[in-house]
Parts: sequence; structure tokens; C-alpha cells
Amino acid sequence: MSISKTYLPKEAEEKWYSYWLQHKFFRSVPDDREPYTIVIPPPNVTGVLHMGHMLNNTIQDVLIRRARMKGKNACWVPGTDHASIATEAKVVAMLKERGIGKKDLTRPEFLDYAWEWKEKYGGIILEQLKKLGASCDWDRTCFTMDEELSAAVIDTFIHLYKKGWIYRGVRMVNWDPQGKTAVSDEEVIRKEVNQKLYYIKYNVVPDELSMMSESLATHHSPLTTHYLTVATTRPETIMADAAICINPNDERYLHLHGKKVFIPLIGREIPVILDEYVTMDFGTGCLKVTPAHDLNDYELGQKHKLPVIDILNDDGTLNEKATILIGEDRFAARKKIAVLLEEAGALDKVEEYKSQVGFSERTNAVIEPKLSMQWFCKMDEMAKPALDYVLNGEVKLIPEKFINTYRHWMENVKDWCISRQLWWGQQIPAWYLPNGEYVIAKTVEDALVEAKKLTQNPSLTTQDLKQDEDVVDTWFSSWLWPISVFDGFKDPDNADINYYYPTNDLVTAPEILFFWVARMIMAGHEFRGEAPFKNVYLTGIVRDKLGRKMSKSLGNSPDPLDLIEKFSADGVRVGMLLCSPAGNDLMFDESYCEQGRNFANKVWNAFRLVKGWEVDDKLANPNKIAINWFESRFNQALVEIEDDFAQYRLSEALMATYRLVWDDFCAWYLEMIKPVYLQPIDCETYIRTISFFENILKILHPFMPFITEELWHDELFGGRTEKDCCIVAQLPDNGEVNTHLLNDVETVKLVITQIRNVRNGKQISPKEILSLSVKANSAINYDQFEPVIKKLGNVDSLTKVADKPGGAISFLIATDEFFIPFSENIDAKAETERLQKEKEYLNGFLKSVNAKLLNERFMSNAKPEIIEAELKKKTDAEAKLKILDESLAGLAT
RNA sequence: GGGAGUUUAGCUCAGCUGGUUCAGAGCAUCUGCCUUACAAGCAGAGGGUCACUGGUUCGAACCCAGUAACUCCCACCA
Repeated sequence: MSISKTYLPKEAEEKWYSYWLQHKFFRSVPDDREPYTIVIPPPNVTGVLHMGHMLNNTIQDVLIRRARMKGKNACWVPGTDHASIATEAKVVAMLKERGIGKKDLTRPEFLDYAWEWKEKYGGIILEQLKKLGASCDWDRTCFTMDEELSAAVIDTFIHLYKKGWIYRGVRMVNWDPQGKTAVSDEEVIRKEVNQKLYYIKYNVVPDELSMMSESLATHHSPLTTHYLTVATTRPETIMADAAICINPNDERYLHLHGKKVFIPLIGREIPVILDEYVTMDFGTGCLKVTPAHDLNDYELGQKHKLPVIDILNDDGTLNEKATILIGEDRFAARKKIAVLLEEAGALDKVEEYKSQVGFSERTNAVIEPKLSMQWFCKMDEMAKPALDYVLNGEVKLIPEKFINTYRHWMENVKDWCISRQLWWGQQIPAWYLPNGEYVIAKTVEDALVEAKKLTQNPSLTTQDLKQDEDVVDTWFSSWLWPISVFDGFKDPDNADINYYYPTNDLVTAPEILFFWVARMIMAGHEFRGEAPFKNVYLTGIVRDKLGRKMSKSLGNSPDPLDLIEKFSADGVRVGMLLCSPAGNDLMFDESYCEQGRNFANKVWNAFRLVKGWEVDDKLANPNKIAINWFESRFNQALVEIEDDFAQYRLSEALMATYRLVWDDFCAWYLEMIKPVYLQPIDCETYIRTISFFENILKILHPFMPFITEELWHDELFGGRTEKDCCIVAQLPDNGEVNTHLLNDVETVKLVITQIRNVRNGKQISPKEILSLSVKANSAINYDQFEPVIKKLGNVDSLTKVADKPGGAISFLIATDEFFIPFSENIDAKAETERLQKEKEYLNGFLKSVNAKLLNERFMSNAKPEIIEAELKKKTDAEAKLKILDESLAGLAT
């Protein structure tokens, strides 16, 4: 293998990804091993890879790869979601470009175009995931509108209908005038918007005028004039007003009780009604009641038996019931009517006003409350068990803070509007009879049987039945995902579902906790009697470094594929995880990917070093200290990493790995054992080092699959068989940790650092050899570390002395005194000052320790080991002070 | 309006049951190095009133109360 100076990712990535595919390492079929399963949160078919996907799928791939390397049968099921509104919108847009209107097409024609679109563009996002290294079992790729999955949706609908949990009714729903469909409450995003509050005058009907004119003569108070004023943000809906409502206790308006008023511009008469619902101190205290276009007004209207006047078309334009501005869009109408009102003298004033407006999650259109006939799914009975799974810990949410939000939602859940006025999706299996009745059935044939039963009319034919035009909400198919991808509906006892279900971890965004996660738990319980996963890892939101959410409109999101191009897939994976604290949003910045790339390069170069060594079999001087130390250190890190993974602290697991590799392996271990240039290395050290390297590749692999696989196959590691790949290598078992040795080496590292420090301070080149002597007071046996200290400190000897030698710089490590002799004069004054300063600090430290030890309450309350530690601090400090004093005395002479 | 979370070095974050460590990491910064694996690097260093105010405790970044700022979720005040 050619060893270039830097890691060249492009070739390696293509090579190994296809190698893995070719050898079916991602493929999973049930066997004797323990399964580890993840189902991907299916991205929209309309989607292109964004940073959220990158984070999400990096995490899933790390988990899957690690499980695979722990001997589990790892199965990651990929797929896409048909995303009815979003896709239908795309298809409509595509047709428009070709000069075709949706209205001009029949349903089957439209669906043909939609499938054509899906086949062409629907797989893009999955192809992009491959660039990231995602080790999904692509043979299992599913689509929420695949035949089996769609059948499952229909069966589910029928099942729930039979249970009485699905019903049809006229309700106020969230209407998306752009998508021309109803959407669920969860699909409405509320945003604060700067609006205008229009104060509109409604004249009181003429036969009341005589009374009013008396007060008119005296005062012009708005409370006693012949009109009342209403504040509204939606003046275009006045034509749909059914009443004006005031609070019966509002003393300002007692004179309006039982009166009627004119709607401005159109002059229709509406009553003034009384209800305590109206807040007296908001606006004018007069509320216009528009039952067709506001949920509260609708309920108020129901209560007071008011008519419902719907003045809007499905696309948000005004209809003939508005009588004026017919055909105008609601927002254009709002502006125009303000002018008309102004001209008519009916506009009192306009104020700036901030309020919450609902937007469609999919189309971003302003949602219109609209009364319509829809299908609903009852939630309360399904919510209860789904809540319990989370509360009793059978389903763990990570981080736990989401339990509260989850509980709140589940305890206040409302029925789910599941019908959508779209064509792209599973069509509702309801069949209408000529008389308006309907039956629920899987096929038209089944429906006919039911219909005949229902009507007692044997002459009915399928021609008489008309299927409901609507499709079900996309989430009504994705909530079945963990079951349907294993064909658990058609064949509920098949080998796959029995083996893989329930899955292990679900990795998703908190935004869809209710949309999707909660409903999957409901479906899991209802159809399998078991939650669909054990752990839900909720990732943070990817933001830019200013903390803004990454979005297309802000243009602050980098293209993930560009990042991969620039920093390599491994680099980007590392970059994503480096800045993703568990459970918090991440402030993404390209520099993290750069750090990832640099790390890959570091690994590459460490490899180049080892690769370049010549071995001399005759040498028998293995660096036992270095080997034993690194082995212990590696085993210690393994435990830390395992622990981090167990708690889903992926970025910390990565950081622990990063430090182990960069600091401990490269900066310390390799430097300890590295032979001088062109000198050979002994056999044992060489073999052990290669084995360490192989283990390092293993623990790096989940994070950096490509570079590790690339290096894995180098001849340095001996001949590999075709199937001997890093991706399926088994992680090393935990081994012994010699803490004593680890501690001693930490001290030795300090000694070396101090030597380098002395060099730095005195501007001495690292190449210049120094001498070192030690007056050891601790239990550390420096003899065994002599080779290491000599090599890394570049000193020629480590002499043990009983007294301080003359003309030397000294430093103190723990209670051991080290000396570096210099022929030239030591600056005694500076040295004295340095020692004095240290002494001062130690005295202060000792004082505070003594204060504790003399405190009776401390001595009686603190745990024995704490007291012991304080006592040790005291003796250590005293010993150090003694040494300092001696040094100072020596300097004085 | 209700609820949750966050606030520790310039940045991003650890800090687990209050106690070994005058507070830990990575990046960035500064100083010195092109030392035959790596300048995408090496060696070293500096940098913190743990948001603020009280309280509990022998002892608080950590527990309690309050304050402030930011973030998110939920909610029909026109």
C-alpha cells in the first residue's frame, strides 16, 4: 500500500463502502446471536440530506457499528416516508412546470405522475446517507407506501374503526389553504407575528337610535354613542360575523343588552349576545363572533345557536357568501377591507399588535380554522398505556427531561384528525352508498357485502359504491413503521418480527416526540402488546454558531456533501459528534469537522511511523514499562468508553477515544518506544505495538469507519482473509488495569514536562543533552523509569543523590526533588524568588488544611477517608516545605 | 398564561452521592520549534468571583429560596 503523507479519503471511502456492500456486512438475518435493531426515522422522499440528518444518522451508525463489533446481530432498517402533503406539493409544482394542472387529471393519472416523481427523486437521500458511511441493511429498504405497508395502514384503520376508535364528524380543523387539506394540531406551528389590530365600528340598528341620540347630544363618549367598537386582527371576516358578544357584567355596555348591530359595509344585522367568556379588559370588551373562522367563536356559536357563515373557499379566497371582495385572497382582502372601512368611516383606529399565528408545518401557509367533515382517531385509550411505558421505564427517554413533556402531552391528548384532502397516500377505506351511509372495508367487494347487509338491498353493485376521496395522514402510516418494516401486520408471527421486535434504540429529533414516537408506542402496544423500542435517544437541534436553527431560508446550513468532500466522511462524523452534547442543541461550526479531519490524519501518520520500522530479531530490549503502561491505559479507557456509551454520551466516548489515541498512544507511547532514526526496533515491542494499533482501529471504527478499514487491511497486520474486516472485528475485552503503574507514569510524565519546561525557560534546544539527578523521598522507584525519562527528557543519566548538588536548577514533583546541573551560574536571586513564592502558597494551603483539622465539627462529621486525605495533605505540605527550606538555605550559601 | 431546561476559560462542553485536585477537557490564543510519522504537526504556557443575591453545612460549581438572561415545549384572549 502506498503511504501518502496525508490520508486521502475519497478513494478509501468508495472502495470500502462497496467492499462492505459486496460482502454483505450490513445484511442481517435472524440467527442465534442477540439482535440489536434500529429502524431509521424515515426521511421524507422529498428530502435532501441536511445537517439534522447528518447528526441523526451518524449517531445511529455509531451505535449500529459498535453493536456489530460487540457480537450482536446488528440490523439497521432504512427507508423513506411518503410525506403526503410535501410530496403532493412537489408533484403539483412539477406538473405546473409541464403546464399540467392537478384539476385536469384524474386521480390515477395524478398518482402515476407522483410515482414517477418518487422513482426519480425519492431515493436521493438514501444515496446521500451512503456517503456518510451508513451501514444500513439496504436489502430491507422500505417505503411507507410499499404494498405491504399500505395494506397495514388499511388494516389498522379497519381494526380501529371496529373498536370504535375511528369516527367521522364535522369539526373545526386546521385547514391548510395552500395544501388544500386538513392538518393535525401537531402539524400547526405557532409563531409570533407582528399584526395589526383593527378597531371597527358597528352601528347599532336604527330603531335604537332615538335613545342613543339623547346621549349623543351631550357627549361623544364611545360608550354611549350609537355604535360599538370591536377589535380584531382579521377584518376580512366581518362578513362572516354571527353576533357581537359582550360580558354581561360589563357595566359599560349595559345599554347594549338585547340590541342588534349592523355589520359595516354589508349592513347585515347581527345580535348582541352576552357571555362571560369575553374578557372585559382586553380590546374594547366587545368581541365579534365568527363561528366559521375561529375555534372559540365556533364553540360560542354552538352555545348560543348562531349560524355558521363560511366565507372562505378551500384555497383561502373569499366566496360569494362574503358578498363583497369575492375571489380575493384572504390577505389581499384584509388590506382592501381596511381601506373600505376607512372610507366608510367605520374604522376607528389601527394598532400594532403581536400575536400567535398558526402556520402549516409542511407548506408554511397560515392555517385557517375551518369547519369540515373529517375522520378522527380517538386517542385517550391508546395514550394511557403509552404513557405508562415511559413512566415505568420500559421505554427510556434520553435525556430524561423529555419525560415531563411527554407526560403532559399524553395527559392532554386530543383526538387525531387523520384524514387529508390529498391523493398521495393511503385512501381511506370507507365506501359511501347512494343514500349517504357508508361502510368500512378493505376492498370494494368486501364493501359491497357489507353494504348489502346494511341496506338489505341485494341489487346493489360495486358501481353504487364510492370510496372516500381522502387519504390518511402520513403519520398514520409511520406510526406502524417499527412493525411494518418487519411485515408484522400481514404476518404477525414471522421470523423477522419475532427476532427484531422490539427494536433497541430509536434515534430521533425531539420535535417529533409526539407526532411519531408517542404514536409508535401506542401502535406497538395495540398491535404487539409491547413497546416498539427500549430507548429513545433524542438528539439536539443543529444550530449555527450564532445559535440560529439551521434552515434553508436563512441559508446558514452547509451542504453535508460539501463538508464530506472537504473534510472526509470520517472527519465530518467526528465533527458532528464533537459538538453534540447529550440532549442539548449543538452549535455547529465547520471547524469541528476540520478537527475531525486532523484527527484522521494523526491516525494516518502514526500508522506511517510504525509502518516504517525495521525489526531486528536479535534485539531483546523490549520497552516493558511503555508496553505495560499503555496496556493498562488502554484497558482503563475501554471502561470509560463503555460507560459513556451505556449513558449515550457519545461525544464523551469519542473524546475519551480521541485523547487515548492522540495523547497517550501518539504523544507518549510511540515516543517512548520509537527507535532513533534508521535504527531497528526489537521484535516484542514491535509486535505489541501492532496489536495495540489494531485495537485502536477497533475502538475508532464506529466513529471513523473508512480510515480504520483502510488501515486494517495493510500488510503490517499480516495477511487478512477476505472477510477479516474492521467492520466485523470484535472489540477487545476488558483487561487488567494496573493503577499503581498508571499513577507512577503520571508522575514520570510530570518529571519529563518539567525538564522540557526548564529547557523552554532557558532557551535550551531539545537536542542538547542534559543531566538529571533526583533526591527521592517518595516510594516511586525511578530506576525502572530511567529509560523513559532519559529518552523523552533527553537526559544522559538519572543519578540518585542524597544532597542537592551545587549549581543546579531544581524542581519538585510530589515530594521528590530533581536537579539539572548547569555549568554556568544559576540566577540565585530568581531561583530564591521562585522558591519563596512556592513556599508562600504552601503555607497558605497548610493553614487552610490545619484549620479543617482543628475544627471539631469537621473531625466529628466528615467521613474517615476525608479526614485521612486531609492528614495526608498536611504531611505532604510539611514535607515539601522542609525541602523548600533546605533549598533556600543552599542558595543562600 | 403554564411547564421544562440552560447559565462553569474566548468558543463548545464535562464535572456522577457536597469532600483527595487553590476547578477539568477539546478547540482557539500566546511562546519556542520545519526535531526524518504528522506544520492538518511538536514542546511548553497563559486563561475561570462556576450568572447574581441570600440560605443550609465543618465544608457548596453541586443542596434550598429568590433574581436575571437565554432556549424549548404546551396553551383559543379577539
